[in-house]
Amino acid sequence: MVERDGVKVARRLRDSILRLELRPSQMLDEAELSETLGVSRTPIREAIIQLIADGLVVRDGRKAKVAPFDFDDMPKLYDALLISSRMIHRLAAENRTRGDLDAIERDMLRFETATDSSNGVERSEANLAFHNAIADAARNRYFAAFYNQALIGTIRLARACFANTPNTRGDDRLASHLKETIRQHRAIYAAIEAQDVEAADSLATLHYELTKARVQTVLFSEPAVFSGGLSLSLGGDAPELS
Amino acid sequence: MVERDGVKVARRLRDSILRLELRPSQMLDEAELSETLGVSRTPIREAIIQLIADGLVVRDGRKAKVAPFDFDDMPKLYDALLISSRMIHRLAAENRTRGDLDAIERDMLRFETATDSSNGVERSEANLAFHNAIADAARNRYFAAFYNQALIGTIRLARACFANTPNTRGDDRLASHLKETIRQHRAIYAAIEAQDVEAADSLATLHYELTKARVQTVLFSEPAVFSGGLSLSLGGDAPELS
DNA sequence: AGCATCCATTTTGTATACTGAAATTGCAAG
DNA sequence: CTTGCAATTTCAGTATACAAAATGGATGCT
Repeated sequence: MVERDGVKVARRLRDSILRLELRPSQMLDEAELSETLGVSRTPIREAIIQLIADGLVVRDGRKAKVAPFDFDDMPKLYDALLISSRMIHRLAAENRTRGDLDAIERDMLRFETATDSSNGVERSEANLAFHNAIADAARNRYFAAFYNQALIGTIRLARACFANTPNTRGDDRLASHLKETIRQHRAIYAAIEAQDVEAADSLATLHYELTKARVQTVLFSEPAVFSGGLSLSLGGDAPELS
Repeated sequence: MVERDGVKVARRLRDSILRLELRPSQMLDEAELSETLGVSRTPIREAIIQLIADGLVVRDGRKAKVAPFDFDDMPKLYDALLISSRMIHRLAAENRTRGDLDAIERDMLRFETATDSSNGVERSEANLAFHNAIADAARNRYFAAFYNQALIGTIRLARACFANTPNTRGDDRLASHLKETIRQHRAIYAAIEAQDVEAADSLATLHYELTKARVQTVLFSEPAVFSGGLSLSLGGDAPELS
């Protein structure tokens, strides 16, 4: 055994939570997970403890459940993302090595490749890898941990927002968003390579605003898929929602 | 049983590590801890996983050991402390409630009381409680986690620096340091009460500089207890150090 | 009929036993 | 005397069994 089962289980559970296969507020039954993942309860429990430390799972009395989305917490999460992102990008620009740049570029290209496919999960994971590569380049585990917490939180939120959006609708908007994202990623890479601290800071802020605005749009502006049916039926019979 | 043993064990171990009863790099033997603390290995293992997440314990291959002091990490730790402290104090000044102020004041007075006794550990714990009360008032768990990590790290470092300093020597310097610390605590409390964000920020910076300078003094400037003997003997026979 | 209480079932928390891997020690051979 | 290999021992990792607690349902009483 080269790696503990608990670590593997924690990764699988973390992926499941980020992919929303395990949904927010869903109770985690140790016996059930034990059977599903083919290990005993001990590694499951250890994985849950790790996930609690990561903030992805919370205790609800004696049971454990997937951390719910707390809308009161959202502005705090974005505050944390902005500050941690700016700090990470400043530090990365200052401290990056050649090896860091290679790693960042590799994940950047991985994201750009994933853009072509309609695989949203792979795209999101490549995006996370890109930003984590930058965090590594910052060479400060305290800031990196802070940034990672905020990043994980916002990514889970974003995925929840777009999970039910069909890929066929809004493809134009998605394509233009991805194009702008790629443009910003390249600019960030260039600033870090050039060790331009102030530019990296500004670009981090811009990137924050881009991702935040995208979620904002979905949550507050888009009429969602019901809108047509609802508006047509407002003056008539009760709408058929099923 | 109202609380899981794992949580109690984690607290006891964390206290032991912060008090340096468990010394940096010391191997943690599960069977030994199990016997010492009177619980089975299971809660011990769960506690260790939590402490790894907190950064107080690290894995060394298969075994777990108390996180060593990494001197390369020190400037990064202090960077994290400065930024997180400033952010926490700004947020606390903005968001504090009456209840927060009461809690902060209570811990502030607890520290001042502990100042009279020569109990360094109680003083340090009251100090930690005071700063954590401020972190609570900031009402942002992401920043609070970041701040707490940095705070724990610097406090452990500080205790390590002063653990071998006898109380009888340097009492004057200690007294003046405590006096200044109390002065700054009161100023911080006042700024947070007045919701003066900029003042809270500046005071956080000053407090950071105070604590950093104190450790700096011990590590780099003080000739320590051997200095007399060494300097006297440099030109003569080998010094008698025992 | 509604509420309360008790019992049963489910599930978490803890202990212990077993397994497998790694490290150390001892023995043998060069 | 040194080096390498093998065997034993120790300790982490996992599983399973057992205990305690909470929840839900059913029954009885008001």
